[in-house]
Amino acid sequence: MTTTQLPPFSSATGADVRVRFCPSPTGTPHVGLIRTALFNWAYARHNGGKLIFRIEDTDAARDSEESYEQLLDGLRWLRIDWDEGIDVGGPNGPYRQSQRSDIYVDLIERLTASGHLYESFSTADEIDERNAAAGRPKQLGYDNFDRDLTALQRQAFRDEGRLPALRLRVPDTDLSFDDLVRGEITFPAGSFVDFVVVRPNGAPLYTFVNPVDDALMGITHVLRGEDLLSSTPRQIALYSALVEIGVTTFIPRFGHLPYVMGEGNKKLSKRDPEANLFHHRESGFIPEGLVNYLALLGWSLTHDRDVFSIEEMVAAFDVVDVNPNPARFDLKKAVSINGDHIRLLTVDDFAARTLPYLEAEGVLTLPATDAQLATLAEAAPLVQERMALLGEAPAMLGFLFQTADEVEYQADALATLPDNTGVILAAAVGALELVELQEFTHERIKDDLAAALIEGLGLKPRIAYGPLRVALSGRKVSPPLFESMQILGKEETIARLARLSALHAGAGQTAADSSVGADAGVGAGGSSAAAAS
RNA sequence: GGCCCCAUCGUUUAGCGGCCUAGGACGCUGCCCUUUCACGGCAGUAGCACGGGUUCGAAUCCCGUUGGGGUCACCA
Repeated sequence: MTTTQLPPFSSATGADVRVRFCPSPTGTPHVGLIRTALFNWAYARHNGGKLIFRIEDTDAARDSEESYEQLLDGLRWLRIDWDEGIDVGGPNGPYRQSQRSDIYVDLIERLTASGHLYESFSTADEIDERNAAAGRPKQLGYDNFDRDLTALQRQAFRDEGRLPALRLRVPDTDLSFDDLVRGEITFPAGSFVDFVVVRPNGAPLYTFVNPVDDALMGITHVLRGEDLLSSTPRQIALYSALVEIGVTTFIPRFGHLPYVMGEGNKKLSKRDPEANLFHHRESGFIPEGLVNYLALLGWSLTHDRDVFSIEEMVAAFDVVDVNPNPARFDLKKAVSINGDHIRLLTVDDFAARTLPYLEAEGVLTLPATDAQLATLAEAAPLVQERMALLGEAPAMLGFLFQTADEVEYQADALATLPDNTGVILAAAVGALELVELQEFTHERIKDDLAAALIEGLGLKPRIAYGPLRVALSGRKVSPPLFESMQILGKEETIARLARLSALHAGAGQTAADSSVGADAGVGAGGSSAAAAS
């Protein structure tokens, strides 16, 4: 089989590299789409080249302004910036295809005049019928029927009131290209047919505007999803036509990035919450963590480390190193990576980043008061290393911003209380009441509580401190106990111990046997709390 | 169905002919640390889909098989 003489592919390297990100604004940003943006961005930055951001809004029925805004929001959140395009402008604007109609009309005329585009009157039904009649498999699609229609025949169709679509005449030869991530790929002649580029109403399709804009904008490297792989020969054919009429001088290099998969063996669906970029932001991913994980979907920095900064990625990224096989989005691993990045934050930065999450859950007032901010600053170091998602902050820190009577006891926490909870709480209160206000520090609290509970009552730390934790936070798990007490202060700490003590006493009398009741009684007697029920 | 892509532990990834009795990470299991939970540390679990070649030597190269995926729109 012959191979047509193709125009040259781009030879750009370094600062000449021009890549683009060109989503259509439909729905919420998908993590796979963002991964594509990230790889394009990293490739541009690594080479010192340019990233062009263009919006492909040629489908009025599906495109939305809201989705457009979300795209910008998402990219900015992840700190993916661009050099030309939306908002920043550039020499090849406008960068929304819905505003480029004049450009397309002109090119359609020129390509038609040069014979690359021709009028096609065939309807889908007619194509099927002809295929059936010819014993040609219907899946083969269009049969290039209208290629050589005479002027007379075309006029006859027009006289019937029919309007033609415009198709591109593709070469009847094999078409090959060297994919940046997959290597040499050849499509045999006949596996791609003359395709529609302009609707009968004159509106150009994606098949036309995408390569045309890439050509006009000087794109040298097209890095996109694997789903576009099989349309590449058609696009190369269009490029050839554009070169012939002088619109550009080269064909870009192509690199087809692997899919991002969901559960099972299917592409991560747009409906799946894991696909939604903002779902992850809401749950508490930080940009550093999510970018790191997204980069791992098909690429790796080195053999022994997978936590890295975005700067490290840029320094090392090359699209030829991208793994061609599909990657599954593994939320657990993503969360783990995010936790590593959270730990890498300075304490102040960490505290500041939890703020929106605490405000959103009503843990803090909006805006937060100075006192709340001070408490947060004190507590941040205690929880930073035990959080993987910022969204865990409200549950983890909430009790520090409540008063004793607002603490809600979790059922599973209550269930852990031992029979002698009353004794423990009473002893704790007894010990803490003796501590001077200005000496109410976690070291002192630890020493005194250990003396009273571990040595005094002969309890194991696990048994002794469990009830205190529940009293303070209402939970089984909390930030370090003594430090939490220090933050809450003496009065508040004792009030909480007393409240649980009273509650436990009440519960013991109504529902438990006499031994529990006795223990609880001691606890109640050791405190001065009144409000229990 | 035609065409195209893909194939290393459960997942992700290192490996681009000898460094591999295959390395890291997540997950899982056990132990240590410890005021809970985490974090951290240590140990363990588990993989080159199959069959032919090429080669002194193959996870790495070639062919085939099988399995998965994509694409065949007047959507993008």
